[in-house]
Amino acid sequence: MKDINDMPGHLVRRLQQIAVAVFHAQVESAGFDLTPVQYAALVRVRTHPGIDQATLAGLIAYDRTTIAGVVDRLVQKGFLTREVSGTDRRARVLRMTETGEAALDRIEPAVETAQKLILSGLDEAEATEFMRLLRKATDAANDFSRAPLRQVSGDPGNAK
Amino acid sequence: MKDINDMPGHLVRRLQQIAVAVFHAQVESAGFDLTPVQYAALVRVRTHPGIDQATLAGLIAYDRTTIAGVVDRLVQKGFLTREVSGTDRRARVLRMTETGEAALDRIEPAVETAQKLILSGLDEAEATEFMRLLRKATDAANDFSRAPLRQVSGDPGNAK
DNA sequence: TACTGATGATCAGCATACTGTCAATTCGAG
DNA sequence: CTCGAATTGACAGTATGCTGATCATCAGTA
Repeated sequence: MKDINDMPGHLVRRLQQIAVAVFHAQVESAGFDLTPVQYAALVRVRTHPGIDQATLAGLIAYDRTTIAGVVDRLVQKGFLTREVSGTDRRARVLRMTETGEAALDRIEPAVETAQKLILSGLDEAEATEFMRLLRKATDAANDFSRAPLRQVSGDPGNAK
Repeated sequence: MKDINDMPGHLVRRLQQIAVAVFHAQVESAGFDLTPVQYAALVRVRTHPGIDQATLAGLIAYDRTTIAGVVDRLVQKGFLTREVSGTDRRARVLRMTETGEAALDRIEPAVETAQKLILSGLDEAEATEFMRLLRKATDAANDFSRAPLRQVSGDPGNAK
């Protein structure tokens, strides 16, 4: 390993940096100002209405602390509501607003475009293989980070 | 694309998150407190003594603004020196200190280990292919980010 | 030489992400 | 049922990374 350009860590960071830039550009041209994390959180709250912050963090593999700030900003934008759970007063229950639903519908095409652009250097077969390897690598190393992916029991998660 | 887990952007972020965590753990167990960016900067300053901050930023594909803070912390740790260039008074010239050299030598094995751990879910052939695709994708999308990789003229860069 | 555009560095500001710590609350073992 | 462990959310602190702006300096040209 003579060079940092031969290191997976460095290249992965590079691609992630590119992915964020592309995401921003696409979403902005759709008329919205939403970060990748905010988008992931929105999508998950829509599929899991009434989810609490800690469970949401596990589903998208983010740290609890980070999610608090993300949710703050989504509430501020009027895309989410957050209220104390009736069954567990520690937990804050998250739900999408009408505004959030509408925004997500309009943002989704931009996000699709962004995903294609990120791998625009690869042909279709390469992209498929790349995704398979990405999934395999992240699955195997899931517990190396403080914020591992945690499936909810009964949740299909990554299954097709 | 039914799910965020099928999106390259999401998976790349995940792997990057894992890579940073693994890097931290390994470097810490070697007795140092250095981030991936700081490491990349150190390596590049060693191979390019007397480099200025903007060129350094281009070589490791970071934003100029980000590098300023990184260099600040490396100077504070005593790993780098920063002084005004004699030929261009706008530029700050960077050089490694003895301390920095010594630290880098001791950190390198930990970084090697980290790189292996990041792809520990893949066998050797898969890892090689994954790296090839990573490089291809990042090369193609290089200019999508504000901080593209910029080779110095006459610099071998990524060549073997 | 004076002007213009490009470049290097810095600053303010925003949004991740992490560690570590804490308080409030819930839950399970005895 | 009670007490200790676990969980949820929050806060402080640090380090990336980005955008947009400003300032000093340099280089090429009229």
